[in-house]
Amino acid sequence: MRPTALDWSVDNCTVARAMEILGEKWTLVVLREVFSGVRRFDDMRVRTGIPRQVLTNRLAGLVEQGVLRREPYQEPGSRIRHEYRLTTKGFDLWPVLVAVLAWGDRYLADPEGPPLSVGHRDCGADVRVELHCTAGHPVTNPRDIIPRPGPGAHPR
Amino acid sequence: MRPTALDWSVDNCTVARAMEILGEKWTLVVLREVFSGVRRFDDMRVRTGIPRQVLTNRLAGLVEQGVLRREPYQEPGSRIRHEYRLTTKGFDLWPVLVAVLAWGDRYLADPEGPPLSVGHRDCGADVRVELHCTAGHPVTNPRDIIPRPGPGAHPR
DNA sequence: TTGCTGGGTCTGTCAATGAGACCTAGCCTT
DNA sequence: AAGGCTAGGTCTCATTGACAGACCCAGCAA
Repeated sequence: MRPTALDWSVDNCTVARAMEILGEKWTLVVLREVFSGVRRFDDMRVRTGIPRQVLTNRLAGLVEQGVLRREPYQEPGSRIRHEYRLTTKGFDLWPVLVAVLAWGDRYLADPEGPPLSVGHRDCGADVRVELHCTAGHPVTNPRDIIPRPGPGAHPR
Repeated sequence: MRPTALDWSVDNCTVARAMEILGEKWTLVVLREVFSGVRRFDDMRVRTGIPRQVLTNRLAGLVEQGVLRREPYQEPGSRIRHEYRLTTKGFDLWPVLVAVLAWGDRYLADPEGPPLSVGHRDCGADVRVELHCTAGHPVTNPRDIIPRPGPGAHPR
């Protein structure tokens, strides 16, 4: 009999681990801000309405996870401050953010349209997420995907 | 001066709205289960260790949001039960899930590898998320993407 | 000296999570 | 008919997290 999902267990699930970081309330909103070029505490707070304490926690958590780094900077006439920038690990969250954005835009936007879009730097056209297999075929129908146990699966 | 992120506001942000659904603890794990073919309450509970109450809430919430539907079924010799299946809106979350999975696999997997992979039904090759612009160019570098206000942006 | 600003901390309230016990409808066995 | 099993839940309660609002603090400027 072909193995089904019920034959392996999930205690080392990477989705759960990723969501422990990304799934906390506001985390992805913070990341969207940083991706949009907003790097400073107060700018984020004002734009998003995230409670101070929560924003403090999220930024600290993301720095701890290596998604953001905290960089000192100094504007003329001001004392030293810090801003938050993406690390490589953070930049690699683009597909996640774009995928969430696309889904949200399709199903949850106001009638007037979504407030944010993403464009290709070279040509300006909108950017979308697509699924492709490593053999190069585009995967258009969700039903063309089969989940299966990977190398780290624990049989039960 | 070119508009920056600071010039528009985000109270209608679709990322925040999407994360209100997807960002609750366990939601994406539940979805991964359903995508993997696990449709029944107890199977999910046993495989994932989600507390009963929370699983009840998540399933109800996802049904309410139209991501899952609750379908009656009857096995011979049993009474009528219900299982949870993806709606179209739910299927459209595939890119999100694959993107999260890919990121988690890259940065958070055990040394032995990730427990779950996804393959293309036709050729069996692994499926990945890729960013493309609508003009067809692949977008490989996160820095080639520029965020910008969309039609529903609220100027401040 | 006083005030402003960015980036916080402290406190108290309320909602959500998580662990564990308990419930229930229908089927099965005795 | 009595009792047991099972899937899919409630109920209770301790712990944690979110949120609002007040307060703090270092350095600059008037």
